[in-house]
Amino acid sequence: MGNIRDIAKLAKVSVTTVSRVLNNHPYVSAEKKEAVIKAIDDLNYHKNMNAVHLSKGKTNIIGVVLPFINHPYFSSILEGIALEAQLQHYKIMIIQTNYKQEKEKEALELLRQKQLDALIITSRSLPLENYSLFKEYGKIIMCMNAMDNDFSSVFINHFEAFHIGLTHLTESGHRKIGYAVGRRVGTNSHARYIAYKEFLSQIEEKPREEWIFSGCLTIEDGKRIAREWNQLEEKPTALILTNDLVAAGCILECRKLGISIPGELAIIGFENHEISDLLDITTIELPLGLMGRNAFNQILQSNKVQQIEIPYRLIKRKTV
Amino acid sequence: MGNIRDIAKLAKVSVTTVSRVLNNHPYVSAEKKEAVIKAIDDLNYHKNMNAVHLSKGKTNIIGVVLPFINHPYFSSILEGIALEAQLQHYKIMIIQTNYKQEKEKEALELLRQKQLDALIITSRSLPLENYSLFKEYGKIIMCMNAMDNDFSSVFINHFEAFHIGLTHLTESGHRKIGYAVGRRVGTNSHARYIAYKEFLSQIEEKPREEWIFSGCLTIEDGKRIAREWNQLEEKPTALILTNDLVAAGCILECRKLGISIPGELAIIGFENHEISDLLDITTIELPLGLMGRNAFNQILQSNKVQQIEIPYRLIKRKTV
DNA sequence: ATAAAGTATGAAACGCGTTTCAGCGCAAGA
DNA sequence: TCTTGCGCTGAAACGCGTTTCATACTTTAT
Repeated sequence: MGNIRDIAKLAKVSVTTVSRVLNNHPYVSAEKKEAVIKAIDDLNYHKNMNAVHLSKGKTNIIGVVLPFINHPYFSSILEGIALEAQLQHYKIMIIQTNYKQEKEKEALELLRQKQLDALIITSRSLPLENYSLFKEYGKIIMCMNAMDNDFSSVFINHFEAFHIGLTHLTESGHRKIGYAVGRRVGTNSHARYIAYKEFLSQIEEKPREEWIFSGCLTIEDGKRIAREWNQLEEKPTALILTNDLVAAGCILECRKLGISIPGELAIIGFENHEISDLLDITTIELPLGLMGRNAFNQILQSNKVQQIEIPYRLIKRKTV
Repeated sequence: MGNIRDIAKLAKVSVTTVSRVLNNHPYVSAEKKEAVIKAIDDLNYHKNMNAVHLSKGKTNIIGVVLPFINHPYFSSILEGIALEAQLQHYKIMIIQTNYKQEKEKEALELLRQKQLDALIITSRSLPLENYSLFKEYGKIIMCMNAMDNDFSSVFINHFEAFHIGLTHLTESGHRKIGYAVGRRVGTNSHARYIAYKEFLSQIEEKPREEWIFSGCLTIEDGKRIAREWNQLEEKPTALILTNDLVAAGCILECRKLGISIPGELAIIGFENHEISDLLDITTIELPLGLMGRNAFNQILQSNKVQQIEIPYRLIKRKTV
């Protein structure tokens, strides 16, 4: 297949000129350009991008760190990122972590080793301090509130969003409220926990640990919640669930168990996934695609660090 | 940060020796090794992977071509691929096509330009002939039957699977059967079409074009099918739908419309997605994760081209 | 007519890790 | 004693595109 020097030889020009033709730089005479193009064609030449990357010191590849690929929450963000990346001719490498810190470290290593130009972290388990050490190697965008550590970020105010949910429930007469999260730790889960405690103390209810369901991300987890709820000695009358999938799982399991929604149990989900529309689940919309798009665009704001807050919105349907 | 030559200078050894230390090659004396390690540490040295890629002529990155990221069918395959890739220290670049041929061509270009070592095509719109031209640049694995063009592939026999579905429906007394597909064209859709025509002629029923719903991939599409079915002059009594999401959308919309399932309309989905379990949808299980894992492993079978057929399985639940 | 600006072109250096090959010293087998 | 062969090391070539700098010829502006 040959390289750029072979082309130069064949076309009787310098490699510089070949490079200019390849990159559409000006200042190449028509004849030389033609000769180069012919040589490229004759030798069926194609760039070796690894040489380009080495030479330029960048790859136009960004890494997206996400715990699970096959979960609509993350794949919605990913799709948003991909959409914008494509427009700017960036490629995407996915790094699935399963919340293993090792995997996050590997992602950072890829950045340091110049394999990636930037990193978007959709969710993490490694402390921000670890990330700080790698800032010098490329932009790192956080899809969570990371203001204090001075990272560019795109996030939803989960504290407020959760608060809105709680308010809606109390306005509908609920005082005994539980909730579910994906992990017990994590920025968003923590925000929800704080909001929960604060709100309950405001309405003078005691927060109950047994009404907090953690490790809930999927439909299956939602089903589990329904069954566990059913076994509870004292039952909350309302649940705010991790996301719409969990809500869907919980609601449909409740139907099977003969638990009336929202009669016996009110439910609020998060995301406004199409399943929430289908099942008429009251939910708090999270514009995840938008989040992804914004996250990518932060990368191009090469100099400044900035935070973007993404709006959420309560969508009242029939489960409260 | 310095490069390998700086390390060599500082440690007073040759670059070869540094390279040996970096790659854990034998035949380096303990003292030199130590000196190198110290130098690496002092200079805070880290490899530039782009140089490695250029030098080695490979990147350990594979490309996964998929029409949509945020669709469980494809993200299940992707997760399977990612799982296996991780074990072999391969990275994954995703190339979302939206079935645009241009995007598929770009993916092939990445392979040719040595940015990717191999390609896994989960679904395509570009003819196989185009792919054939790029075989010489790296392995290309097809997640569909591609025997005749001599590609390594992992696939489900959609003809048979569909046939099983049809058989199950007729055994349950149905003769007026319609179905849905994602696209009108495409290997799998075609297999279903052939199976449909052949089967109906066997049971001496005329296939009806108006009972074939195309462009159906999501829950929303399922809802549409329910509404369209309801408007039909003459209605099929059973539908085999693209996947479980479409089935779920259709079923839940039918509930709203007061259409009894399976009384008035029987439904079979594909995939055995957790939603099908939740909604008791009769479905044909497609082990997509397994498919992805096998697809990746085909890459490592560096020499031989082989086809792997993935099993499917009818799961009888309550919608037939 | 002369300085300034634009067009065109190429040599050489740069980015950087891997690998081949040659060579030397020393120990084991013939 | 002589031949293998293993352990260890480094010079140099290899993979290859980009970019800087110097140079020289045309035009255009003054």
